[in-house]
Amino acid sequence: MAKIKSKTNGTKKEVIVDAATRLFREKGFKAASMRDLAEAVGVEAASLYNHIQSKEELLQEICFKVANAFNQKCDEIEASGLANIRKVEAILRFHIQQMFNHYEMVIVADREWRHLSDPYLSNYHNQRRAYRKRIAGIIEEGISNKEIKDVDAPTVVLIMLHAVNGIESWHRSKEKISPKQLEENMVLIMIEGLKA
Amino acid sequence: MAKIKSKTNGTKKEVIVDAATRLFREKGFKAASMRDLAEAVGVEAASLYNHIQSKEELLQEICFKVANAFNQKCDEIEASGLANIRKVEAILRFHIQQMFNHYEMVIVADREWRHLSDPYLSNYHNQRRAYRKRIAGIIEEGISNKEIKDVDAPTVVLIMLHAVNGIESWHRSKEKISPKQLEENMVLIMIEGLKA
DNA sequence: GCATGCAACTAACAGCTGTTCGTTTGTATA
DNA sequence: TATACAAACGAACAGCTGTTAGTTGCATGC
Repeated sequence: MAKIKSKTNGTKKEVIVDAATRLFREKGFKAASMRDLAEAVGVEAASLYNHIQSKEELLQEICFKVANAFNQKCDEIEASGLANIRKVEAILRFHIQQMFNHYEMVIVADREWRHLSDPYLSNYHNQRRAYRKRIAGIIEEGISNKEIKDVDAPTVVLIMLHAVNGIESWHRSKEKISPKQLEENMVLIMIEGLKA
Repeated sequence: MAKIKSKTNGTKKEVIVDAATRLFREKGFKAASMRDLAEAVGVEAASLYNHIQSKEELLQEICFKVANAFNQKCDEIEASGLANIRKVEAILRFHIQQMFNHYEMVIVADREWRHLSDPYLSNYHNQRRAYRKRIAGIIEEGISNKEIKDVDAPTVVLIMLHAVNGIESWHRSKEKISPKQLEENMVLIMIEGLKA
């Protein structure tokens, strides 16, 4: 009987979610089977259900962990006294860092959330929309302050949020520049182009 | 016996590929079943196999159609006498336009190509890498010409190619600015930020 | 009117899917 | 040593998967 190795600071469920994250990123949610996951964890498929309720619960766990992290950081940045352009920069930097440190989670949430079912699906979808509107709001304020060039704010949001997904390719590339260099390059390209 | 409606200028296979494109974009390749596809086409699942060889062939068709379009346009732009920064702009504009006119195809290729199997998988993967290197090459030439700011060229490529994926959200959003406006905004933000 | 062939059908396949069941095992506590 | 409980197991489920086989219907060319 192979036991699930639960690291010193993690329940067995967390071990499963971690493995699922890796697997979903690699194969996609639909293509990754519970038997694949069980093998990755070192256990029979049926045994997983002592720790989780369903396959979808794993996806929920991943998606909302990511969503919460971004929402929380956004609260923090919005409450800061920074200039709007600096707020946008801070959000961009956080996205970049999340893509460095937890990219599998972030990618899975971004790519697979459509496989959630209601009410989680609409919940996630709404949060996503709201998050984008928040950022667009900050940008619009920056535009009326003349900090930011007169551009369409929702377009900027689209560009920024999707651009950071490119970091996935960086993870798999061979000639990697350093994370710090990549961050500075991205900020340079995307934020400098915004300044009024 | 419901017959597949083949439009005046299209084989029945093309009708199937079109429907598959829509379905794969909506549900993902794995989650979209051949019975779903058959229903969309108005026929029984088995009947599809009079026109196609396999489910994967449909994905191949989509992926390589997209890849060819981009490679071809890239040839054309590279052969033009434009300044490097203008070449980059032209490529960006083409990507934007493709995302307007054929976004389902482009999105499916970008998102589902991993479900190809060899040799198509490695073929596609190689083409993808080569394409990015070509663009990075143009940018690097622009940098040594002092047309373009001194930035990491592969990073610019990542940003550009992923940023345009944001247009998918535009397609589904309600308050749409016009395609031309969106294109000009994107070019403004991403190309202006590059100029030396 | 008859043959040809395309393209549709129904039925079935073997294999995989997520999940449940009842049972057994191992470990910690008393 | 006995008890209790968490967590593993193998077997099985009903349903879906892509795909094949064999058959039937319809339009076309002779």
